[in-house]
Amino acid sequence: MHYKQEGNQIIVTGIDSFDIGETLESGQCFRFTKLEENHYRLVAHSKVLNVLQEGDSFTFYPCAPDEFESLWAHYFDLNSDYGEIKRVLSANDPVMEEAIGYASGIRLLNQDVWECLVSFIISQNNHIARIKQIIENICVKYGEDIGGACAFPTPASLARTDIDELLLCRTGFRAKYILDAAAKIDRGEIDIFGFKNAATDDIRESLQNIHGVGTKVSDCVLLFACGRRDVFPIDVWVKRVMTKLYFGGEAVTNTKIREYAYERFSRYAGFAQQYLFHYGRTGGKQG
DNA sequence: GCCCAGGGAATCG
DNA sequence: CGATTCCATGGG
Repeated sequence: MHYKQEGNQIIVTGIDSFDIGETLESGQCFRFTKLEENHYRLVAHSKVLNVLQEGDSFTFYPCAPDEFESLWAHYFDLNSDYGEIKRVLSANDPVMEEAIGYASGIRLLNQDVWECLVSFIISQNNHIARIKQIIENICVKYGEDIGGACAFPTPASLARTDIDELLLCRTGFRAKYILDAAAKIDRGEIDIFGFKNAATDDIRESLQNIHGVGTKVSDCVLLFACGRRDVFPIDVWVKRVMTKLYFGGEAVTNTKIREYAYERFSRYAGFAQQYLFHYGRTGGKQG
C-alpha cells in the first residue's frame, strides 16, 4: 500500500482485496450513504469521510496524512493480508471459494465499540434498511453536530435520556436494552476501553451482563469492534447458508454450526462468516 | 393484509 | 442444552 497527499485528499494505491462498496454494504456497519457507483460517504469515530474508488486508486477526503495513518487505515483494516486469509479459507473448500469470489473486496472493519454495540442491539429481529434509519434517528436527536453530519451519541448522553424520548426514534422493544447498555457503561460497570487488552471470553461475559445482549450481539462487537477475527456470529442468514451449503439442508442447531465453523475456519472464522453472510443474503443463494 | 427481519428474555421440558 | 412464544415496527 502506498499513499500521497493532494490538498485535503489522500490518494491510496496498491491495496489488493479492497472494494469500498462491498465492504460498507456487507452489513457490518450502518452509517454510510452511496453517492454514486464506487463513491461513498460514511460517518465513524465522530468524523465524516468520503471515499471514491477508481480502479485500484482510492481517494479519501477530507483527510490529512496523520488521520489516514492513525484512524482510517486501521478502520478499513488495510494493513492485514487478505490474500493470505482468502488462500487459507479457500483451500479445499469450493463453497468458501465461491462465497469469497462473490465479494472478494470485503474488509472487516475496526469500529467503535460503543456504536457497534448499540447498532447490533438495534439489529435484533430487524431489517438492515430500518436499522440504518433508527440509528440515524438516534444520531440526529442525541449526537453532536460535526458539520454536515451528526456523530454517534456518547454513552452519557443516552444515559441521560428517558425511555419515552428514545422510543420516538422508533427503537421499539429495544429501547430498554439501549438504556441499560448506556447506564452500565456510563456508570463504569462495564469498561469498554479495557476491552482492547481483555480476553475474548471476559469481554463476552461483560457484554452479556447488559439486558438485551446475548450471543449474537456480543459476537458482532467482538468481531467488528474488538478485532477478534476468530469469532463467528450466527444470525438467520449465516444459519441459512451454513445449513444449505455445509449440512446438506438438514436441520441443525446454532451450537453445531458454531462447533463446525471453529473447527473448519479456525482463526479466520470471522472472515469466513462475513463472506458467507454477504453471499447468503445478497448472492441469491438463500433458498 | 401478511411475512419477516444480522435476537434475546422468559419459561418449560 | 433445546424448543416456544413474545416483543415493536415497517419495508416488501
